[in-house]
Amino acid sequence: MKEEYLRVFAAIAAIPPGRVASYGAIAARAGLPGRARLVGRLLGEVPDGMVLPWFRVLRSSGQIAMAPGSRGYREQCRLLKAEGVEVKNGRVPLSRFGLDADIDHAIWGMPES
DNA sequence: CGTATGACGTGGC
DNA sequence: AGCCACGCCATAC
Repeated sequence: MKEEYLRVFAAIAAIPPGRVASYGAIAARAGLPGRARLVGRLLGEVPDGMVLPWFRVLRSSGQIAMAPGSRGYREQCRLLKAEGVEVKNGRVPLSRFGLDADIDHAIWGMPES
């Protein structure tokens, strides 16, 4: 497993309950700006035994990335709602639940030292 | 070695 | 809101 991938998993694991983050934000936090696609790909092949709050990762628009109606989609909605995140038509209002730059700083720590 | 395909993002219209 | 073009890059064929 490449060290870069572990940083992606770590960034995902750091999303606090009741909040969500975009693929792009996760990639950036892992030191891989512009590589949101990699994050999406990795979520499709999480190592066995590794538990991650994958459901807290959304598109930059707040939309759930999985195909509407699919199993994962419904599961994601359920898990998010279960921890108090508002999901309407597969979309979450990032203005209230998303980690923006400032909050990232507070929760994830100093950007680059 | 090209081409296509994504749990993506941004900017333009 | 939508659509499109690009940029991105690991994998699969």
